[in-house]
Amino acid sequence: MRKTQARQAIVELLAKAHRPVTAREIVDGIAKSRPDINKSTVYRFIKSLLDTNQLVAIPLVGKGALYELRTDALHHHFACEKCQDVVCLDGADVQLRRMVPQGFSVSPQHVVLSGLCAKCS
Amino acid sequence: MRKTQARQAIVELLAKAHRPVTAREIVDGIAKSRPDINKSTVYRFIKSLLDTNQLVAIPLVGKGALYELRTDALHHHFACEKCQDVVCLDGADVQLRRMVPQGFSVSPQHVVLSGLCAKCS
DNA sequence: TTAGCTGCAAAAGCTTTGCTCTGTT
DNA sequence: AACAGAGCAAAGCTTTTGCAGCTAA
Repeated sequence: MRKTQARQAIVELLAKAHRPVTAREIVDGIAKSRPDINKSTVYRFIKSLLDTNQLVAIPLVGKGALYELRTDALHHHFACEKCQDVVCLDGADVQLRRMVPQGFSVSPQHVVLSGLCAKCS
Repeated sequence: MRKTQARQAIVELLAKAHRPVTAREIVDGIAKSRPDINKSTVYRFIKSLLDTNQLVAIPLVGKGALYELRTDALHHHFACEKCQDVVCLDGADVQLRRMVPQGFSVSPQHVVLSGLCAKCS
């Protein structure tokens, strides 16, 4: 995989976001900061990152998926329905695994809960 | 909300599915059994059911969301990746709500975990 | 009767793809 | 020099919308 200007810009945007972002946010963000980079290139690279497991896709209702660079620890997210903010749920994976009966094993997967955050409640 | 032929057909399809289905499956299913019902009507009714909380949306990666009619009790599911069996996770909702920080409220939503069941582990 | 629904067709997203040219290695 | 990658434009899909005509209540 070659290290091109476009790819560096996209990875940088993902890293600087510090939160999961939509495909649209990536495309728009790049379009704004680097108008010379085509959206096809962005979409192609997102797909490429997903195929190589460097990007994690977090399914959301209504607005496609959120993406974030893969980190070591599996963590889950909470999306506020009012302010649209997305926060990480620390320790949630342990609790998630407690939800299944004895003997069951849970595959690594991202779960996104939604509702109202403390500020919006 | 009026009880029309189109709406009855759509609700019937959802009820008979006995599993969460994609928007596409609904649209295609209706198109096949009731070619006289327009897809706009289907989409509009899906949105209407969602707005009135009669339909539960289950976000999925890659292929949009899955929908199922809301039942009395909010329950979650576990899908075995090997034997394809789907079981209800009793009490899972309580644990799900423990996953969020103080002050956060979780909206009623359907979570599907996957992995291996006790038999297949 | 009449407001809510529906069909139709067109528009509006968002994402993908074919092709050619460019920039990395 | 090779060839993966990028740009551009057009196509492809799913979903939404405007509007005129229906139909359930």
